[in-house]
Amino acid sequence: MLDRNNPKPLYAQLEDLLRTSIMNGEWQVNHAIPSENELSKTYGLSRMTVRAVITMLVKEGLLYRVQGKGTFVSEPKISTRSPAYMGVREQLEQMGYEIRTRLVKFEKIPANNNIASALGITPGDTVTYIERIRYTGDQPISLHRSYIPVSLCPSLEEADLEGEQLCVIVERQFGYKTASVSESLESVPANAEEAELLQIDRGYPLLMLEDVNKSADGSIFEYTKVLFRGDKVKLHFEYEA
Amino acid sequence: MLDRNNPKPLYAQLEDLLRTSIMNGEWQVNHAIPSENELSKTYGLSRMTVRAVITMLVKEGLLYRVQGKGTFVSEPKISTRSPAYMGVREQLEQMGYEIRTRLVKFEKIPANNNIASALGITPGDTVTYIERIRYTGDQPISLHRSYIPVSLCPSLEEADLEGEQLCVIVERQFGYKTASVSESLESVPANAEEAELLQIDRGYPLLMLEDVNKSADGSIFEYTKVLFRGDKVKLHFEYEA
DNA sequence: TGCTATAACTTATATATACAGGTACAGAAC
DNA sequence: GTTCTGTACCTGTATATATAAGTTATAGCA
Repeated sequence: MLDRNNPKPLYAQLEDLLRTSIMNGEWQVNHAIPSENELSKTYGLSRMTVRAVITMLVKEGLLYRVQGKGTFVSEPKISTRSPAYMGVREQLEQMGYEIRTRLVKFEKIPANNNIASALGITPGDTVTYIERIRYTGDQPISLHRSYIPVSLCPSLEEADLEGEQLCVIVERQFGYKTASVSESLESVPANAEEAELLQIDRGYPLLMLEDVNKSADGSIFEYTKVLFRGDKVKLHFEYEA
Repeated sequence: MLDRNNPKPLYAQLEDLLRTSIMNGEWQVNHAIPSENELSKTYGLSRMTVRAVITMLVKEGLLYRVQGKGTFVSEPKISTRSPAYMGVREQLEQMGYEIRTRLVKFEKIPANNNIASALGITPGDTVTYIERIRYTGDQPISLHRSYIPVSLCPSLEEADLEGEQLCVIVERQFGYKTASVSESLESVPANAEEAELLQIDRGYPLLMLEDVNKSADGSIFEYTKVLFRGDKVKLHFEYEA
């Protein structure tokens, strides 16, 4: 259940519990979940804490409240993968059937004009360049090229870049959390280097996704170009008009 | 200030006050707003109530918190073109610098498996097939292939398909208005026919956008495949995390 | 000068409590 | 039978309080 010695705050632990209960279908759609008082008794928390957790899940759209009646499980969203809530990159990472990452390059380089303009820095400023390839099985599906300003993340560690998401590492080490994303998509032919890395022919269609991540204070802390093999990847969007 | 006799709850009143303070620029971007304790003193509310209000504004992205330092005003949001509010097609049509449309085909055909499954009808059912090419100047940029079930739009007129948007015509004639959209994007090589129509080489990268439009009552009234020339088109998204 | 300890602030987490307002239902009153 | 009323339970609003943890400036010591 809940572990008060766990450094993870109780509300976050409860959030996970409720979230999995919803996801696993333990609580039926449009049926009431246990009341705030019941939950607070069950888990030994105050009602306020329970309520705070439920409020978060309500904001996310997983639950809805009806005064005097209770709290209910929402209809499953059409779009869990709505781009309004998740970057295209996260979307793809969730699709993942046993996705494996290989780190190809990790180095500090001076930013060229293109990179500098994307990151809002001066050309020549040092950035950390990270190149990775994603595989499903032994087939490469995408090539990731990330640029992170050294001025914002000076001592970025190479460790775990194959096992952890870059944004997770950046948030943990430097506190930068994505508040807004600017993405662009286009179709480009593979050049020689890309073709070799992705094991396809030169000129083959790639889906290029550019991703600029901003934190709440407006700092641009990551610029990533992802090249997807056109034959392997299809992006999907769902939204209301 | 706050009116305790107002039926509007105090937290909602405070929310409005803070929101206008942010919007009017009374608090500068990336500067700290008064601390939770200050606000609670100023407005005669408990810190918890103030905190609840700030939490909402943080969730909305208007403010961000830094533990130990304070609560700050976020950079103003950029996203007008959030895909949550506008389909990719509309987005591209807005980009338009003197876009011209040429109608290539307009005919009734039986739906194949692919089309039928996208439209939720039976293979063999008749659909209206519309093929158009978009140009900027005399350069083709995209090839549009639309399928509309005859069962929903029996007497669709050919008129004005070069001058008006298809969805506008469908809404006027049959009352179907897009309530939700399902879109997918991938990168594909041009086949011989597409290459000729778009005046490019065979195998050249195209950005394929598939668009399924649903009305509020759940009717799928349009399925469109758009092929964009990879060298001419770049899609852009902006959104909050 | 340079370092550390500390005080004073901030947000983060968690509890206990109170009452208001809406819903549902059983049972009394009509 | 129908309507009213009370009760029990739900979420909604609001307060007071306590402790933890992160940040910053400063006073004071080496």
